[in-house]
Amino acid sequence: MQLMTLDIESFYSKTYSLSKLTTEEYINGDEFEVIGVSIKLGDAPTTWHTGSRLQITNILNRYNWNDITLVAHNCFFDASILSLYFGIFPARYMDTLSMARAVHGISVGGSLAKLAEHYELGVKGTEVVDAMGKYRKDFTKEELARYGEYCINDTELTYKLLQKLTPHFNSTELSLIDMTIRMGADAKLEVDMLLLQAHLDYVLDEKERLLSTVAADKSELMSNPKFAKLLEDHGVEVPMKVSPTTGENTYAFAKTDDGFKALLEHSNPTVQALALARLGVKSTLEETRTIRFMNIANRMGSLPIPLKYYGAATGRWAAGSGQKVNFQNLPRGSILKEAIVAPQGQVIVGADLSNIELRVGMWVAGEMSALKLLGEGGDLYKDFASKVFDVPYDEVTKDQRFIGKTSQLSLIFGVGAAKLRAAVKAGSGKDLPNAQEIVDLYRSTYTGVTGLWSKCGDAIKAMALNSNFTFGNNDIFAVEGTKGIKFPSGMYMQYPELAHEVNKETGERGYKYKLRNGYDRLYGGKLTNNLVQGTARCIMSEAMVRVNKRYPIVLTIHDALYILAPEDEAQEALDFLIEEMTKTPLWMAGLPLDAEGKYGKSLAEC
DNA sequence: ATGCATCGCGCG
DNA sequence: AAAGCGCGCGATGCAT
Repeated sequence: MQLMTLDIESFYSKTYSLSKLTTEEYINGDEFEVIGVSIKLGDAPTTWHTGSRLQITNILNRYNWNDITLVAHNCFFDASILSLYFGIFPARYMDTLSMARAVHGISVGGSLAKLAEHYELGVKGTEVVDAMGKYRKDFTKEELARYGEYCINDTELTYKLLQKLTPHFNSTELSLIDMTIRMGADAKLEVDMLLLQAHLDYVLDEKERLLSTVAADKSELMSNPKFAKLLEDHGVEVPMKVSPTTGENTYAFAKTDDGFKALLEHSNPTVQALALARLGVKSTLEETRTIRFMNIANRMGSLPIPLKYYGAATGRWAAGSGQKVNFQNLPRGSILKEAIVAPQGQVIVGADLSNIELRVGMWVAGEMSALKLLGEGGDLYKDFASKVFDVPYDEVTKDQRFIGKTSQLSLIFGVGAAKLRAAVKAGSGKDLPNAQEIVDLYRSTYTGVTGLWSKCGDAIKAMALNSNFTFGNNDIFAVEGTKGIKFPSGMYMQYPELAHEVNKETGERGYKYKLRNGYDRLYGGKLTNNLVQGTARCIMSEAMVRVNKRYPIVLTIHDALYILAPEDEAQEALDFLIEEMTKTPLWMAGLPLDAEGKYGKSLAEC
């Protein structure tokens, strides 16, 4: 396989740029033009190529792309141009932006300029500033040559950056980057346009209908102050709450706020109608997402899935930022999921890892009896419910099991009584006055979990003091001072600027670390959550690499994986998917895994 | 006009 | 403080 580092320069203007448009909109748009491309094969000198679309196509077609690993900075962009504009699909993708994000988190910045500075690779040029609003024909010969020098320099910097970053990655992680870029740049899924059109009509009609039931216009329902005024006019006391962010008094208008829910059951039917209309009119997800899907499919016929490798600090994937469509939060039961379909002759096969965070958490905490029960196919939700309600395991009712489930999924991360009570109320409508007793019972039952919190507290201290320390079942986590905590993947959970702090006003002590915007606190329960999430991600990602050898992965949603398979091979593919997803990693011996899956024509069917 | 903070909400 | 956590997008309201 040949390594090709590449950088493509394309037309942009103040309004036509990647900061205004999604990558797909930009490349498929009417103003798109490739001005030139620089190419570096292996460690040979970089060459610059400019010319018409046909001329550049001819140059690119000289290469045997089946034998090329493509490297670029923000490879999603260059790879998308190659696929959408030139119909070229390299054998493998590498991306220095993805790599840098995983290695440096938020602390260096993702731009080539920042990274080049950090690694002292050289200076990124500024010629591109003069290219604003200029098509190829608008450049003089000298300007084009200078642009070429700039482009060559970027490619050289990218190649040097690759050398710096590669040592941080094992082959699994490199494969994950390849898969992630492929999901975005090599679109395989399609949409059911008729279904989307019908859905859009329905959503718009429904909004009209809701508006017609009230004597108010859209803006009065959408705006908080205007909606408050509307309520006052009807003699309703406006529900208020204290903002957890600012500590200020604010409107309790969220659909889960008790004050708002009371409006839906208000004695005055007009008030009920206003609250209901606000809910319906405020929700824009279905409408905007349907329109976007239709526009994308109209432009390109298929549906790319842009995701961000190592988007979360825990290593989980995130939605491709700036791509405007988040495929990781499509509403359950939405037509949107029905409208995402496999191409002719194929099916989507999907599976998800059953209560993976609970299993991983219990394993890390060394809760052997819980693991034993899980391994025998037992139900930990029922098990805890039987302790809470002091009833035999087999006599646990559905309602009791729900409380057991809510407890198991949250208390492991340090959730307190108030939030447990709220979660049970939200999920079942039932009040849980004895929530504190349940929390206490949990903490005295699972002493491995409370022990893990304590160890996590030690780990935080070790990071802040820049010392080394291993902990967790089988010493799975290695604290390496300020570098962070090493996952089994070899990647790190990082807490930039982690420091102990005493609040001058309240006297509270604790640790805090830097986020993208502002700071957050770090404590045992929270670190437990981060590590469990990151470890679950490691398990899933090892499965992804194995699965991808046989079937293309089209989407991952944390604990769920979706692949494409030939129609007549659907069941075989599902069996294979589940078999691979439930293989216990070598580094987590004794962890019982389980997965459930389905296949069908659309995402909704699996 | 444009950017930023906040809130709300969708998923896991 | 034995404190659930991780994301991104859209809309609003306010500041520039």
